[in-house]
Amino acid sequence: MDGKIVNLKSKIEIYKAMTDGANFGDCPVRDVMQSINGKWSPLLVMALAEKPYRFGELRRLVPDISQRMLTQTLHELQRDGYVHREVFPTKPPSVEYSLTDLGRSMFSPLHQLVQWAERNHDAVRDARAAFDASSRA
Amino acid sequence: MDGKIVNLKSKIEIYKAMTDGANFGDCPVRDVMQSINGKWSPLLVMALAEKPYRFGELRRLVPDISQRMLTQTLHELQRDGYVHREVFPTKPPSVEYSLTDLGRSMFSPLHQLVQWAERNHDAVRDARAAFDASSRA
DNA sequence: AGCGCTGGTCTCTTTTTGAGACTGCCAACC
DNA sequence: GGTTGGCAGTCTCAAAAAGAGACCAGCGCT
Repeated sequence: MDGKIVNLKSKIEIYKAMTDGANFGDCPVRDVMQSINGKWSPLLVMALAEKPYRFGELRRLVPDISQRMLTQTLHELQRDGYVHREVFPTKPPSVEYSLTDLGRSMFSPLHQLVQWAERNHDAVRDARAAFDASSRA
Repeated sequence: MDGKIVNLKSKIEIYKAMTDGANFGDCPVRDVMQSINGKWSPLLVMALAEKPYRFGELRRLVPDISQRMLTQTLHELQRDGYVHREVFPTKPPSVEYSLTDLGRSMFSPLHQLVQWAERNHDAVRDARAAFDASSRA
């Protein structure tokens, strides 16, 4: 069941660059990962992958995000090129957020991770319960 | 170039569960994602996917993590069942951290995301530069 | 006239993170 | 035999990030 992780050496080199911060001065992978890895970023990307949403729709869709963090996360996603922001000059102006091509291309790997999480959340919950039980003992 | 994301409705349902916090009371995917999504968690999982490491080795491998966060993140990863912690009662006791089967099974999707980040960091950097330039204007 | 909706910003408080000193034990060095 | 250093952490305090919720202007509805 182990030994399945072979041929990683080369791939690990990627993360070595993450690791060794002072390397080239830009640490690309870690930089990009940070922007994906926010608390709300993956959730918003997943939501926008379905279809474009407006600000208030997202707010209602994700009830436990604060407006502050919604604004800020969308702004970061826009800055990094994942999300397109378009203002419609309707009577009360509305703003629509949608994924760019870059954002859509990120969706597949992100989606795989989400699927993994969905398949394995029982295992994680069990591990957590077992750990807590044994540390209380 | 768009319209490539089809048939997501069902998959999005997964994240809907994330979204609608008060649904079943447990929001499984979001819960698991949070534990994967920490600032240091993916980095440590990637490192440990290569081979087991000891505390101090990880510390040197990731120079810009504080001991505090290294301890804490490893503890969380252990609690959630991704990482196994083994103490060797040598003269100065040493502690080895390694991935569990669960941790190894998470490696593949995580790795794909890291690969995506590696392939697209130029695009992200460019988008960021363009955005910053246009917002300064 | 008052309410609610639009997409935000501003301020205040709480939580999380980071930096770094400190622990106890033992081994090697001078 | 006193100092130094590595081991795996913990503890404290300061800085950064996140959450809660008030507030803004403008328009429509009643």
